[in-house]
Amino acid sequence: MPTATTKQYTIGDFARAVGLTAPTLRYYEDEGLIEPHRHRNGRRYYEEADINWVKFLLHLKGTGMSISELKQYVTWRAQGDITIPQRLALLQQVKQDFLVQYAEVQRHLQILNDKINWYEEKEAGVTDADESFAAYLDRLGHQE
Amino acid sequence: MPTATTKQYTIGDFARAVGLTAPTLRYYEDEGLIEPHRHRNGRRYYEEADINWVKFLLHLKGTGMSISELKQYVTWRAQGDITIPQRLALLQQVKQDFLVQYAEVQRHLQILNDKINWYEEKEAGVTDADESFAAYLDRLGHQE
DNA sequence: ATATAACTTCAAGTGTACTTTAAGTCAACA
DNA sequence: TGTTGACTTAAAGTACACTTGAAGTTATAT
Repeated sequence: MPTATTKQYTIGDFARAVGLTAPTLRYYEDEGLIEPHRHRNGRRYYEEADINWVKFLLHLKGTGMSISELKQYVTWRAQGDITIPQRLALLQQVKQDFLVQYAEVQRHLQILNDKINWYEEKEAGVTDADESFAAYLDRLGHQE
Repeated sequence: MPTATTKQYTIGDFARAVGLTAPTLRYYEDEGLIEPHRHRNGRRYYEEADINWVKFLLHLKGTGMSISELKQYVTWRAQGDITIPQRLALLQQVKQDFLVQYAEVQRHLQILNDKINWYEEKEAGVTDADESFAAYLDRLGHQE
């Protein structure tokens, strides 16, 4: 009965699988975010489970966590379930910060949309050609 | 009949008004994004209208535009209405890119939320203590 | 057998967006 | 009148997240 064998990825193949470059993976490793396995000859290899881990890290990164915050998270994780409260508190803080940014970004998008519409209406002659953008925002009730 | 006089801001007061620092305003000026007025003695002053302009720039910046894209926009603006099509195309492209990022960021938030909930349920003993995060995501139908 | 492609480490370089420093000028208040 | 704080320019420095280069080793395909 053969041991269930997991697919082993070279750094190049793994990089393709997670959408990063090999140098970036080495950089993340230097920063303590990943710890790949090694062949006897010194070459790295990665397994299926490492893909989920990196993708999860990229999700956290995408919510605004810096490399050093990720490092803190990873350090706590390595210390076991005892650090779950710390990890939870960190992620809750990240979420709070994220939501603040998220709200701001929605206002940015609204102004961008308004400006695009203003230009489009100006081009189409729908809006009074001389109505300023400020007056236009005012008319829409989109202050600031 | 006196000329309507507009409030004049020093760079420091203006910085406070728009939420930037004086050095950042000088930097933006170097980059061609702002063109403040000058007193005879060489000191800059800004007016009410400049506040709207900077705030608008910050909205665009907040949608992902780089300084150099803003510079291109500003350059076109200075050339008059003839460049409205270019400006419109640029902003539409910015919007497209923004919407792609926005969708990605929503997935990141979902995973962050899921992880927070997973930890909370684990701490509260609601979830089977041994259910992996991957299995948890699976159960919720939140793939990847 | 040999070429070439991918891997290794370590250090230096890059891009973006500021921030800080240095050296000096000017304005406002006690 | 002096001192404090804000202004001026130009250049150098910083933080972050990679990216690139150099010099060498190993694996794979012909």
